[in-house]
Amino acid sequence: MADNPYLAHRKDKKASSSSEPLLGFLPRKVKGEQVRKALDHENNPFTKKPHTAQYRKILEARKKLPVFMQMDEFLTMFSDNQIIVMVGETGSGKTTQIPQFVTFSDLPHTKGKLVACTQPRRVAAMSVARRVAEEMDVELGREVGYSIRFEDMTEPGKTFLKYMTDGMLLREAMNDPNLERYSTIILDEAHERTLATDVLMGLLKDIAKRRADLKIIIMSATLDALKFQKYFGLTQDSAAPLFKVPGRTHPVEVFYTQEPEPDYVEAAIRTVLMIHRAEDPGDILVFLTGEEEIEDACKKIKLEADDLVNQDPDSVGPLVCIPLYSSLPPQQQQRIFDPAPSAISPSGPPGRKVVVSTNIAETSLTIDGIVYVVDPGFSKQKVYNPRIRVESLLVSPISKASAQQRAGRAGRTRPGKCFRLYTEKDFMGELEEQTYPEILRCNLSNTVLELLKLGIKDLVRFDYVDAPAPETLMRALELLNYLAALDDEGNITALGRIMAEFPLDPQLAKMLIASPEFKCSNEILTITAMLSVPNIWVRPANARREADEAKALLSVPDSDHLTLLNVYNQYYQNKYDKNWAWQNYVSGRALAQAENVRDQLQRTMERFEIELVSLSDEKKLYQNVRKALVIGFFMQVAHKEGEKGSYLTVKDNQNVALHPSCGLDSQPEWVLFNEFVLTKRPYIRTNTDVRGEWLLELASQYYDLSSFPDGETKRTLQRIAKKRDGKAGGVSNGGEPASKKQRKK
DNA sequence: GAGCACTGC
Repeated sequence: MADNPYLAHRKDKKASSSSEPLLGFLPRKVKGEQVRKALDHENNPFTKKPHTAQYRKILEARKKLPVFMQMDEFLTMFSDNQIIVMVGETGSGKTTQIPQFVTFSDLPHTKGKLVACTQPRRVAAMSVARRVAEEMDVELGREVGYSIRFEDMTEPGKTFLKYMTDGMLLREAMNDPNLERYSTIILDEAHERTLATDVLMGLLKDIAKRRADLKIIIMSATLDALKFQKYFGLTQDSAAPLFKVPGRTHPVEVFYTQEPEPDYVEAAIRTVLMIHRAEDPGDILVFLTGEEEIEDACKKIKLEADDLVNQDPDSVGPLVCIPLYSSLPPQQQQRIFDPAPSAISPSGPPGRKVVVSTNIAETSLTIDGIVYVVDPGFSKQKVYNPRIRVESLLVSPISKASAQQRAGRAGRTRPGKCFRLYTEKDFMGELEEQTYPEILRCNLSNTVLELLKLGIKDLVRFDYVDAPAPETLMRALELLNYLAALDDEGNITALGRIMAEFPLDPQLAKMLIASPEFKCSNEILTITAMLSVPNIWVRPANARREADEAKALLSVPDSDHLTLLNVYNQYYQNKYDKNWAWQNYVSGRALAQAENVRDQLQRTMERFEIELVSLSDEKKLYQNVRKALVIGFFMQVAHKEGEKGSYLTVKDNQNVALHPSCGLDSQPEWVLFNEFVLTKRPYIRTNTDVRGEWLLELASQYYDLSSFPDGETKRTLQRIAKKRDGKAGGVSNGGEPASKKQRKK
């Protein structure tokens, strides 16, 4: 080694210059001047290697970021406080720079700790980590890494700056309730108020009291900072300090309509065509609420734009209209990055690109070159009704914050315009300031189990940023108690602790853990994975009949759940072939995801020594799968009332119908469902024929008939119970009566 | 005879 002239040279250099770049750095007492000197140093302070030319080039650009100018102010605040709230608008560079500043001050590598920065989305965690590794002149996955589900790009003992999804940090907290590995935790995009961010905020506030050495930074883009400041204040009257950085975007001029628009889709189409005729070149982004609306609008825009071009080719250029929503295959999503069409003739008017998108373009996807935004002011939002335990999507007015975010999409490359299809008066007076946080809008059974596993005992009095409705918490506790994840005092049970380790809804976790008792854990594992990914059925508008025929061939007559198992098994037998998927009108992407989820769940099962077994008798196996479903989903059963395909959910007495996508070839008396969806009517989706006696036998606590409301369901169950009790030796699980087997179509 | 805002583990 000593013969290496390069090393010798470096050694000499080191001796002659200021030697160690971090010399004199006192953890958490570091000054801006010191950091700037270290950044300009010849050697990388963390790898000791000389900085590359690329590093210097990037550094020069970083120095121009707004946040860079305020490094001294930030470092002083970081030294003096345990918790900081930071507001940085788009383009401030907060996500890439602040974690680096923190690293230089905190020096986590000297104490075997890490700095974490959370993101609500996986792509963001990955791409920001990659960028920061470049900026710090290190290899991604070494000093700087990321951690997301299915991919841990970090090196234990080496990585000291880690970007991760908020959900991933929450998972870690379940087995390390003080998050001891971290010296500083940065929650980015806190204004988005994802479920995981909200839970983490509550958790971190609590941990901060126990761990004086832990520093916390809450980063947010909008002006709801005061709420966070107050929440994280040390006492009732004090607030956490605010660090504020201006953004760097172009101005966006906002226009409102004079009168409210009765039909926002029609108004949006009209506005797009108006822009196309009258405004300077530049692409348009239109926000609508869902797939159908978007596809429909795209067709109409295309038709009308073609008309305009035909009428007046000298003044109207060509226009392409591109739909954008999450269920679109990635290849088609990529089309939004295609350049606008060129002019028809060299001297003709230039072309224009229009992207018609859901909210996905508000946060998740950024399209450069957008100059005009058309904002009708609506989006689909999840709402939860705890009374009937149903989550549904409702087209609702957006918040002011959301409208601001949408407008900002027009100013990324140059000054832009935003056309709001509502009045200024409505904007000022009718729109909420912020979008309702997710924790107030959804079923919390998963979250409640997580909180209990995290050691929070009193869920009602837990210090939430926004407390969920007590009824929502009660519903969650009730479900968890029926599933035996909680005892009657509300304490988490041993079973509940294992359930919480699975990245699944409690019903699925319970079913999976219990499945070895029914000797079908291989099958339940597959079904659980299939239920954890988006819809696997592909039904192109131009091949509906073919798709339905293909689905019929894959269907198992008495269970949609078994159909999912069948699809996965055939996919497996065809060696995970995407072509097989394509030919059978199932989504190869969803199947590949299911495969991934299945592997992850299997590893968790192995960790808890949950056996993977299958009965060899196929008929018995399938029956046992249907019984195992009852172990998790006994609260999601409907009973047929009358002959018209009308069902009533047990106990809740909601009128429901089998969803049209249901593959059952009859209308069984008892149906277990995976999902209750409220669209044009209440439907139950992904259904399995089950038997009344199984309910009484396998879920006797819930099917305690004294707790049942009067009605046909109760009377039927009473008859079954009577028959059962009349028999010597109790329940028979033997063959079904022949009459029930008769199918009608 | 209909859907699928968007994320995340």
